[in-house]
Amino acid sequence: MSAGRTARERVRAELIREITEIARRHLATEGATGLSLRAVAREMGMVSSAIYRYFPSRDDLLTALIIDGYNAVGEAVENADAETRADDFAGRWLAVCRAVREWALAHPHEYALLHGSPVPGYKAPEDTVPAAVRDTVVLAQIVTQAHAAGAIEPAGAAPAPPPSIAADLDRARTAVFLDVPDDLIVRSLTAWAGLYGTVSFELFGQFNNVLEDDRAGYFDHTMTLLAGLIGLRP
Amino acid sequence: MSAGRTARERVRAELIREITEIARRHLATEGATGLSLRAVAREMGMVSSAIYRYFPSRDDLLTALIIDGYNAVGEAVENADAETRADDFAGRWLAVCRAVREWALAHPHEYALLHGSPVPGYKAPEDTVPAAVRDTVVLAQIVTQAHAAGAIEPAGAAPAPPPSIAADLDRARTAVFLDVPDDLIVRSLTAWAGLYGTVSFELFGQFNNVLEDDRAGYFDHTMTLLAGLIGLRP
DNA sequence: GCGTTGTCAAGAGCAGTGCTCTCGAATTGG
DNA sequence: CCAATTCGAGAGCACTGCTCTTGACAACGC
Repeated sequence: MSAGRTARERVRAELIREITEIARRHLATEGATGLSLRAVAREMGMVSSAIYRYFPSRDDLLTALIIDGYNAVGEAVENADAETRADDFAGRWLAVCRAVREWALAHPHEYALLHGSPVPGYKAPEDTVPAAVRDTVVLAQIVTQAHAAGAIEPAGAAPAPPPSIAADLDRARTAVFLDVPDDLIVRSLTAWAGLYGTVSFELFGQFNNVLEDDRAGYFDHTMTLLAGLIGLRP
Repeated sequence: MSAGRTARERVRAELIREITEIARRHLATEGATGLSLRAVAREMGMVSSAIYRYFPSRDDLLTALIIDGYNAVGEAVENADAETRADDFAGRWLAVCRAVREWALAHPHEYALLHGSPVPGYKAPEDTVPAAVRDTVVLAQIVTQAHAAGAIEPAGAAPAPPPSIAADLDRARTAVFLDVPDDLIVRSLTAWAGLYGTVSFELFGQFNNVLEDDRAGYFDHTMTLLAGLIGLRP
């Protein structure tokens, strides 16, 4: 982004940045419902109504934070993927899974904002989409490259996906899963849902009183199982 | 529960019932954050402070609704399981999965309350646990009986669970997974997380712009894949 | 250089929330 | 019948998101 031309524009951009920064800190400590415009304004030495010059409503502030969150986890995932040997596809999958889990544990409230209950009358605007799919794009790259390299175990006796979702899968294929067969796309999405289901279970307390000793070890092991579901050779 | 002896106790129980009923209706239409004690009181022709005679705080009302929700989905799952031939283990698994998804689609806000973001300063009291595990118990029964009947596909080349979680798995085994080997317990939990991950993805909008045509068909197919992960023969 | 125009912070105010406290009335158990 | 308990009502506190008006300031065109 180019530096704002006029002084007004520059100070405006700086204030927006400062607001989101304070709001993100409040979000991290109080959670989404505890985020209050008045509290943010108070911390900035502003009066509450002034905030509305920069964010027309509380939901707009939340949208900004959601986009930030998607970008943060997307970046973590991209870095984890880039730091693994490109031809170690199973290793890249595990690294990506760990990155998601670690980011979620470090930012539980932001994770809840992204993958928990939707905010009440809130509908995600279209401009969250590019940020929201960064992590999925990385998964698709791993699978696509593994498939191209012939590193995917052939599917077992699993039935073929029903023809009723062929159009959906075509769309996914042209978007990110280039040349990947239907069956492999579905297996990847299933493993993907398994990853987020596992992280959500751990974060939202479903594993309490069940898994207590070594959740990281359990997580690694189940993600390896899901790698097997995709067909990634270890 | 025995009928209250005195008239006071009877009317009190009835009022508690009525409050939770109205609150559940508000929850279904407005969502958790839109549930207001004052609105419930207003609809009952009461003054807001009177509600506090029956629920000491808003969180206590939510707790009651959470328990109700867990019982509702637990009952749906138990019924779906009971209506399938007992020796059709893969069929029972699929029926259970469908029951969870259909209940979630029919009661999205209540599902979000159970499996979405935890309510802000809210910590689930211990007395939610028995209701919360009803569905898991059904899964464990299916797997346990399938294992006892020799209807479980032997594990492939998957690695064994790490010894660091052996104690956790022992606890799960004595609780619900009687005589089930470690490996199978972990595969079941992974499939379980995959089920809820898939339902949450669909409900919370992660599948928007991706899966549009036949989500039920996609769901059935991925649940069949997860049945294969557990090792349930079709 | 000087108005005009648009932007801004501030304040007051509205409608709503969870929750507490007090007070008088009703119901209960002895 | 009377004391103890329980209850609904009302007022009130501190807080929220949001709107509207007012007066000051900066940017731009002439």
